[in-house]
Amino acid sequence: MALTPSSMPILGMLTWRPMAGYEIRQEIQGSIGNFWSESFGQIYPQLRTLSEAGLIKILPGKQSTGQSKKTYEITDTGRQALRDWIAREPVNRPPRDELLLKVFFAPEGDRQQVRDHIKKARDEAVARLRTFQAIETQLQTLTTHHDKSRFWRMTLKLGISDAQTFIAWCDEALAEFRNENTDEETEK
Amino acid sequence: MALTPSSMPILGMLTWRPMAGYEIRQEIQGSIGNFWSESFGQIYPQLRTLSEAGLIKILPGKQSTGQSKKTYEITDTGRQALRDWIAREPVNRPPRDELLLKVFFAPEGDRQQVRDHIKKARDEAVARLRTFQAIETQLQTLTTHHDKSRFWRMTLKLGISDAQTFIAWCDEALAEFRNENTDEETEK
DNA sequence: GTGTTCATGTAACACGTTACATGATTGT
DNA sequence: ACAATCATGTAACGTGTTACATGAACAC
Repeated sequence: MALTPSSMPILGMLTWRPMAGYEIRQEIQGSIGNFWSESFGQIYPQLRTLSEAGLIKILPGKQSTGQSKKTYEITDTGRQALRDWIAREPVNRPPRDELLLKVFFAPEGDRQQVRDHIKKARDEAVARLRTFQAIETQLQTLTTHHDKSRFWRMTLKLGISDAQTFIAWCDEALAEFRNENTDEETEK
Repeated sequence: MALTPSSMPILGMLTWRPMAGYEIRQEIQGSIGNFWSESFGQIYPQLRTLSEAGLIKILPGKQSTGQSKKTYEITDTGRQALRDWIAREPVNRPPRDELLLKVFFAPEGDRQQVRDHIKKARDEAVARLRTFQAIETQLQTLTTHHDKSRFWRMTLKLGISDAQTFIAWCDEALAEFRNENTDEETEK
């Protein structure tokens, strides 16, 4: 298998400290879960690939027999591969937002249900916002302000702003929906 | 082939008027291109599938011989399928933002290059914003305020807010990067 | 000893993009 | 006549998710 974008957060996490696949995933969820996700079906095959490519290696320990916990360590080659990837222009695949698509085509469906979709999305955004703010507070209370937390805070800030923007939009949109039959500038 | 999420914008566009595949794609780009995209490799096979499933049908015209332009029309079954889909909860696949990932792991790479990535993304957002605002103006000048333009405007508004939020974040982030060596609260 | 969480891995599938091949239509 | 754009389609590939199977370690 080849190196996919999925390998980058793996390499990145391993610059923090040696970790096992399971651990890597937890760290991903807890820090960049905001804007990135990895499934096990992606992580484990990639760990093998990265290993074979010499970008990471298994930390020698007691095990190695069959499938017990394996701890991986990043190699110098791996660090360089990560640096190279960071230098390359980010490619982002085209967006696909089902909620907005449903809003857009709301006239063809049940408006009440579209409204409910927005309400639910709003609730989720509120929950997300709270989580982000909690993490932000935690990061701020760290006495040592090293790079890691600095850039982490930057990505968090966008998450927070996005959530706030979205919540505000939901409120506006919900108000529009309420005006449904009030607003009588009828069509054509 | 089965019905994929890709079929929904196709059905949606066909509620506007009968169209050919090529046309559908243009309309998608020009209206929901903001938050959705379709490639031809997706559209043409789906048109066949939708046709076979009876959700759309070819408008009888001169052609039908081989591959010349085919115009499709949505059927009642198709409208119902669209309604049903709108009613279902939107599922959004996990986000993946390479720019943020690069920002997050900036300490492991070349900061200057990450800065450049942000600058470029900012420029693109500014361009996007202008496009959205132009479309918004156009929509507002329409004398008839029917549902279509109303919901369209709603989705546009989120695009605009998102772009503005993102641009503001870029500015903040770029300022942070400038403080790189000015800010002397050193690490650990 | 039983349930939960930790831990690894595979196989089947879904979905979407890219690149390619082909030809019709229209403008100059 | 030539180029550009309109127009349709297929095949190969990349990438990711889900579901499944399996077992170790730990808490109670």
